[in-house]
Amino acid sequence: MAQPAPQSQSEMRQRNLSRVLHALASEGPLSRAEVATRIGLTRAAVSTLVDELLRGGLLVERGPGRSGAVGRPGTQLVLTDRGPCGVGAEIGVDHLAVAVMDLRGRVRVRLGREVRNQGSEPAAVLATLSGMLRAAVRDAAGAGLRPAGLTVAVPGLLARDPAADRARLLMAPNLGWRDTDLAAGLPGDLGPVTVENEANLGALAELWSASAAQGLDSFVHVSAEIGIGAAVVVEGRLLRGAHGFAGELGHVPVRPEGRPCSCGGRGCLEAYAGEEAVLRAAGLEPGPGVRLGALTARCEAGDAGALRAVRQAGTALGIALSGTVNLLDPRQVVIGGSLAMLAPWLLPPVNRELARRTSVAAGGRATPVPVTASPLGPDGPLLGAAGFTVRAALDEPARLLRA
Amino acid sequence: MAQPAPQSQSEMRQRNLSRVLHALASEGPLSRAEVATRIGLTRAAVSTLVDELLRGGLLVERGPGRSGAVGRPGTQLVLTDRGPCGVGAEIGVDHLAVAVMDLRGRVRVRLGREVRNQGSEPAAVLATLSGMLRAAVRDAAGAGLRPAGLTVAVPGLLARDPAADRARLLMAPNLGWRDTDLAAGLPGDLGPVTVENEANLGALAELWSASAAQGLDSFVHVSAEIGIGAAVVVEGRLLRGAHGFAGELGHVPVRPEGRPCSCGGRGCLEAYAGEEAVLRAAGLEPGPGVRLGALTARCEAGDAGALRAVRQAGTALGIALSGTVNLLDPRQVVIGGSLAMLAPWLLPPVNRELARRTSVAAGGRATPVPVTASPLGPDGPLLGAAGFTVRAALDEPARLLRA
DNA sequence: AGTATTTCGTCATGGCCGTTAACAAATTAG
DNA sequence: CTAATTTGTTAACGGCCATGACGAAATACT
Repeated sequence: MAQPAPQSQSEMRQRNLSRVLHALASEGPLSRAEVATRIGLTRAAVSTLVDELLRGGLLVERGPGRSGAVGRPGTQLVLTDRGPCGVGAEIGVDHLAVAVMDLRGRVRVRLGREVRNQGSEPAAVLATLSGMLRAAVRDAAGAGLRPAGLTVAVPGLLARDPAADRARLLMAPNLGWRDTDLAAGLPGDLGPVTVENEANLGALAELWSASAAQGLDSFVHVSAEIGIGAAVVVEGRLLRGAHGFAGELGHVPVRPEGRPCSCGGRGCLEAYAGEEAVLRAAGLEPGPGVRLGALTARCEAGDAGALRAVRQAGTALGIALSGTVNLLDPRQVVIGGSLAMLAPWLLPPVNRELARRTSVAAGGRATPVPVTASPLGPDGPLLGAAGFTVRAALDEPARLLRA
Repeated sequence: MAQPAPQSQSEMRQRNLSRVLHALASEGPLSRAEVATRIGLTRAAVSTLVDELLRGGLLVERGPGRSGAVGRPGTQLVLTDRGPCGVGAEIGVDHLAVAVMDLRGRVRVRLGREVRNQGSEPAAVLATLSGMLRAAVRDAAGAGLRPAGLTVAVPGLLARDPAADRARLLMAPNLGWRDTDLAAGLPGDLGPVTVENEANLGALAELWSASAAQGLDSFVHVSAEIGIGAAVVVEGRLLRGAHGFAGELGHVPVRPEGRPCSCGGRGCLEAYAGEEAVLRAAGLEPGPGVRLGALTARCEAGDAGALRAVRQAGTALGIALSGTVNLLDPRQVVIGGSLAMLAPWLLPPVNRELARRTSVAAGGRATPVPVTASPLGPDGPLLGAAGFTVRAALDEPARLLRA
């Protein structure tokens, strides 16, 4: 019958344990005293928290830290690289991938395989993926890591069902799957299974990798694996929408009475900047294997048709993003996934449209929103999937301590 | 200086006090036992919390509640209607208004005055408003109410300055004001002064009035006092944007190469559905006194030009909202402010565009997002301003108990 | 070299807070 | 009129963090 109601009492303790872990995750090794000042507790309180985490095996002590300053040097604390780990998987149109990440956020095991999943039976693909997962987890076990959960990135729409606590895949147009329970076909002994949209996970990967460095916690992340998706991150939280369908940038109107779109509307961004539309505009016939990578090659070679196609896509994307920026006032726009490869040719027209159309949202400032390409590129979704479990573990240390 | 650091200790207590107040605010009179089950604490704990709130004068006991069920009937608790109150004010283009709201959310005093504020000196307007505020607070004092804070709704952009904890008005195009410190010209003895955009406050009023009834906590609220503003509410929180400029729906592109807009862009929604554009399209010359109300009258009279103008505006609004809905997947779209008066003629074309263009965001469902007119109409910003202080008081009972 | 100073981590004490369990009060069911 | 049920209060208990003091380990000064 689940837990006997979490006492508001111990919740405070749990939150403080979690705050210690997050402090160590984001700011390298710290002493107890440094943690105390970071999170606003006393040294005594932090001592007991750290003791509990050390006993639970989530933290390890290093030798006395390099001092340089006067006073007794503190003993450095770091997250363990041997305890619980996050397992992430990615189901792409033409590949499968698995990654195991430790609590420090480092990828420790990684497997990839080229597979044409388009039109395959879900059960067969999941069986292959399960084999890869088992191999990866075996490798991880050799390094002292035990899985704390599995997160799978898929290119499709998910329905979050609050009753069963796992999400069903509603449809994945590029795979040709619809209404599938992915969790049922995956190993259940790796901890709780989460299925999530790959664009969302890519954005979260960006959030977690960036927030370590700068304090970027509100941005729009654009990717183009399936159609064109935008994940919106506000104050460090992913905006999912009332039904979980937020982020459909691909169907924002950019030429209201323009080309018909597969969705039934007219002039959607996807009809101008979607993978298929861009490839055709560049004179390439979309098909298995012919994807944005091929277009990147032509752009690098200076192919005039390819350059023009990308320029037009950039203009359309810039129009859609202008609306987005006016509406949401994000701190930054990040282009991720395989679109990131096209950034050198895509960004100029995008920036031009944004400069024209967002002066009011900028409050009269001269500088419009910065648009950058994600440094993670196509790795985002996989890293986000593995990181998802790691973050969940840091958020709820209780689960890990009991084990 | 300030407080000697709030102990994580007493924070829990404060949150629980606040949870008791919120339970009573949203679900009428409740007994201690009912509150306990609502917020997940034991009866004993709630008893001590309620005692503290009773002693502080924020709650009052009614007689034993009507039972009907077996067992000893509980004593009904309600928020006081005599203690602290929220003071709200609105600075409009052609009016000033003040409202005093008690903790139960009822408006107890209300003053309004027709004034042409366009182009007036801020100091003069603030002096008039201050007089109205003093009169309203005097009336409220007669009913046993003492102000716990003042919130002012203004039609303009605000810069939130974290250093000074009050916001400056950056610019209010319809008033002709720019870079003004409004708080400095208002009475300081009514508690903390907050200045906020009127569209945001209108959305919050909608949130608070709706959340009492249904559980609507994620929606887009459109209003058209200055340009066209959209406030986005997600999970009960207002999305402000990285620089506080979120919600500029008016400059979302709807005809990318269409009419030039005052912002320097082309084809912005405002150029098609803004007050000025719509009035002109209907053959009315915009000017002092000639506003959307005049247009509503013509529509009611069946004026063909007015109807056509509103229909075209609705189409443009529908295109912009299609993008918004695809991006954010809100549970509902609410048309507020004076646009609400035009709803009978505005909604059909809006719904038509949404139906055409948001099928994917609906996940294939047949029903598109519901679009409704706010029942609050033009009162939204004023009610939101007064409610803002009330909510702040319920969130931080400590401040009120000390007094 | 030796002492003072500074900072770190721990310990004992105390206060606050919510839970548990028991009980009196007030009402309905039979 | 008694049994059952629910409410609200009280006392004992345990958990958690703050406070203050202390030993430990480094640097700074004489």
